[in-house]
Amino acid sequence: MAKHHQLDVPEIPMRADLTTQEYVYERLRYAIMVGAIPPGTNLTMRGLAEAMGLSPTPIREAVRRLSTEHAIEVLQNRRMTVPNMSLGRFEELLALRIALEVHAAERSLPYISNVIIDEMRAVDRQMDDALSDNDLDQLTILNQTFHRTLYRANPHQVSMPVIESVWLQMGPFQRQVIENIKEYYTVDRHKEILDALSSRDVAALLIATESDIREGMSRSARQQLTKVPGGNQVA
Amino acid sequence: MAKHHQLDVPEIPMRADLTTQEYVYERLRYAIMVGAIPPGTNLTMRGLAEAMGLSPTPIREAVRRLSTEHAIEVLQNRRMTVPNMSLGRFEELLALRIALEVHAAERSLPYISNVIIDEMRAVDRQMDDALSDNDLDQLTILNQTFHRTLYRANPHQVSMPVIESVWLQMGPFQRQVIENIKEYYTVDRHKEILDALSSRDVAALLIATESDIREGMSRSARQQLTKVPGGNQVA
DNA sequence: CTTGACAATTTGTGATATCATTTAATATTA
DNA sequence: TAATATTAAATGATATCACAAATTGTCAAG
Repeated sequence: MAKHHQLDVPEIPMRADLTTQEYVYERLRYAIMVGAIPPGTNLTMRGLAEAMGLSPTPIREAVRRLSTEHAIEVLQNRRMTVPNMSLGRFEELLALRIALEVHAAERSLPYISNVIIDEMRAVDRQMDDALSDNDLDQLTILNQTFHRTLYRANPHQVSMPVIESVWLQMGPFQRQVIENIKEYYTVDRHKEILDALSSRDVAALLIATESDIREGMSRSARQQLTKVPGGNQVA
Repeated sequence: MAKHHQLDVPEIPMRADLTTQEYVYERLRYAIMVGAIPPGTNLTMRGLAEAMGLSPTPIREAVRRLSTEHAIEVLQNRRMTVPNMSLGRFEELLALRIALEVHAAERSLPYISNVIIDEMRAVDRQMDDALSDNDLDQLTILNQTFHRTLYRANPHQVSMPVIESVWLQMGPFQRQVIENIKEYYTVDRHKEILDALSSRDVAALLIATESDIREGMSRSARQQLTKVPGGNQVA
């Protein structure tokens, strides 16, 4: 006898070095990021536990972590959902993402080596492949890997976790944006970022970073959100 | 028979609307913020549970949340500490804090009303009182309240949680800085912030915000850190 | 006095049980 | 039929239990 409508959380490979709680965290994070748990979905601890075949204990811990990152919203009734996007929240997240990533890029530049640039080029090539294969989930992940490789060049990294949190909050939405492949591909500014890194040109790097983020998300996303001015509220 | 050296986590008032887990989170957060759990302290789940007279379950959930905010570091052996500060990390945190708060202040300005300015003035006056009473914990909290009141004027707030996380990471250190009362008081730029808000002067607001943060933390903190170039590593 | 092996203890982790609260379902009444 | 009261089921929260891994303490050998 099936539950109301059993939640499907995409499986990810279980590594031996992960505790169950960490595995659940990674799995839920991935599910939210690629939009497998659409905003507004009603989540329960026990439902998630059942969906993954685990006890509620590690589920709770993972969910608590995600709620701290605002990837899961805990309502007053103690019910939980993936937060809905509104135009206002989207614009704030976009502005915050730009501020953070421009900042992180600038502070990484002094630590950039050719090794890192080559790594980023390799990731960029993988993105072309993922695009050919039409693998949108992979494209999302690789796009993040591209940026992450840059920001982590800074050895005293403290902004990366914050940026990851913002990515996660925009995640379910970004996925929808990426589905508009042609437009997404057109506005990809990775080449400009790589060129700016090669020439160690701060100003160009900041402009390219901001453009990549803004143009990558702005157009189709805002178009989608402005359709319903108040946002996608569920009632 | 007493444990090795029983951990003392300052009590905070238990409100009826808090779950045990939330109470533990608030209490640990406060303890870290005011430096009651000095960096490097070896923490255990069961030790914390015993120190608060609770079962390990809610402790674990709260600790997981704090580790996600990087207020508690989970080591590879699954041992836990409050992270030590190093000069490199400190400078990254300071730069991130400035980037974030300048950003948040700018995006709050359009929503600033006289009511909010008056609120901030009131908090500033309370800080004078706390200073007279030599209540440094209260001074730390009020300083945060001052800034929080500004940033939360923006109704679609998304940067506040991020800023809180950075505060928490600098917390144990900021506290040591504030103990240098005279110097701290001298560099307080709250009046400039209030003036900039009253005149709706963006440029002045950003300058005042950056100055308040940088001067408030920079001098004595860096002095302290440069003493031990590698940071306060425990061995 | 130092080093290394081994036992005892402590600890993190995850599952389970219990209880209060909330939600859903059913029955009852207007 | 619609609204409300009543009952049943599901859920979140916390404590406890069981187990494996890690740590600490002890002691003998060098």
